[in-house]
Amino acid sequence: MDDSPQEFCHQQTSGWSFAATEPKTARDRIMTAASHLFCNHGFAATGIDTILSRAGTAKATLYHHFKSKEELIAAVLEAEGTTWRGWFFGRLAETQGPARTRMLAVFDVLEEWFADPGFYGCPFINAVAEFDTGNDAVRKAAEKHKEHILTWLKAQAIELKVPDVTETARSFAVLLDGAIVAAQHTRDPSFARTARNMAECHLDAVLGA
Amino acid sequence: MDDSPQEFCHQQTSGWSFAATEPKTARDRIMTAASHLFCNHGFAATGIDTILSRAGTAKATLYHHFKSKEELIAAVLEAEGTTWRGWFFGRLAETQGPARTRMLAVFDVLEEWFADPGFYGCPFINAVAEFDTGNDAVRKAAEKHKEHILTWLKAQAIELKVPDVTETARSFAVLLDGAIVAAQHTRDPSFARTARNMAECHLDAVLGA
DNA sequence: ACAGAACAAGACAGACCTGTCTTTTTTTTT
DNA sequence: AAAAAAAAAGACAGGTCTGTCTTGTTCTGT
Repeated sequence: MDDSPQEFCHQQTSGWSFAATEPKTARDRIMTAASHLFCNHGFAATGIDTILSRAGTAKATLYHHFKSKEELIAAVLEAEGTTWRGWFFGRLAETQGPARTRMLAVFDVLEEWFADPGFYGCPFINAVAEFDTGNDAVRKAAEKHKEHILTWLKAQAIELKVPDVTETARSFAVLLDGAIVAAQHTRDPSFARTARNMAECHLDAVLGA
Repeated sequence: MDDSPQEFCHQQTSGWSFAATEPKTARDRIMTAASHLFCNHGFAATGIDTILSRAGTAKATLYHHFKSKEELIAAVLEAEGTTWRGWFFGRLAETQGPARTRMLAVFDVLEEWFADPGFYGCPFINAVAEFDTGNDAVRKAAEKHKEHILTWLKAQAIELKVPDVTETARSFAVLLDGAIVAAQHTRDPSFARTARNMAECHLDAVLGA
């Protein structure tokens, strides 16, 4: 993995990563640097000094904008989630066709994400996995992120007139998480297609194809 | 979560956790203490001194048995994997009935695991999530663990005479990972049943029910 | 009983960590 | 242009981390 800042290394991602965002202010530089390092090396493993060095900012600047490392982590997670969902739902909005097509397109977009050389898994899954079992702050942030996704899925499921909207959304969520983890572990993007096949299978079953 | 050693707190798990194993030697005490702390608080977040304090051993003893923290982590992961698979496959072996029943029982056993108050997710998923993107040692350990599971799944799939054994095993693996992550995030064990329904759906589809 | 291994207890070194503070320079706002 | 905010640079404190080493005790196998 490349650790040079994107000013010098134009590794263009498709836009799912906040870390690849163009930073304007010093605060932005801190956020994108922290995002890159947290997501690639882990939260605990990344020290403040490493972030500062990458961002090219002074320590006082960081502690002027964030009162602690914990607050920086929370801000980075929030930004990563927002950027990712913007990209993800944007791609899905481009998809033409009925609700069923749009729902299944989820896994095509997923595969595109997996195939990116900079893919490091889902920051929320990684954060929940790393932090304490009792760390509710991080778990709640992850829950909020997934709630956004579930809301989208439910909207499509309603349009599709599936009998149990919640269960269909939950099923898709399991496939999402499973594909992400499998792809992260094996670096094989085709798990998205495996998940897609099961999603199709599920829709056929509940809609009585 | 309870941090008192199991000598004083008889929180009986079903046997999936190596950390709940009865330690005989000082080495055992170090391993079970480390396992509990690593899995509940994270690998980087757990210091050597914390492990020693919980194990009630001296520092020299730890470094006599393990040449570094990294080696201890590797040993703990290996032990966790072995114990978990022993429990998991043991439960499945108790299942009576045809291969299809046995395959679907995977998700019943999973739900039992999720429902345990001490459930902390899959140590391998958590380790891969926490460590560096480029940490191949941990990723390979996780791969080995999953290979064992895939082998079992493939054996059942062969007995079931599914058309594509590998794809069915991969599908189950995605459902496994997805259910684990969903249950870990929400603390809702019923995601095992959501996964089970999709597994049934997949088998029906490939076997032409 | 005796020799050697295993273990307890803890001091210690050197590195790294988070967070504070000071001083100087740059940028922005009024 | 003057005042105020933001940022750079880095010293510093206090804590924690891993890993080494010493000394003495307990256990174990022969």
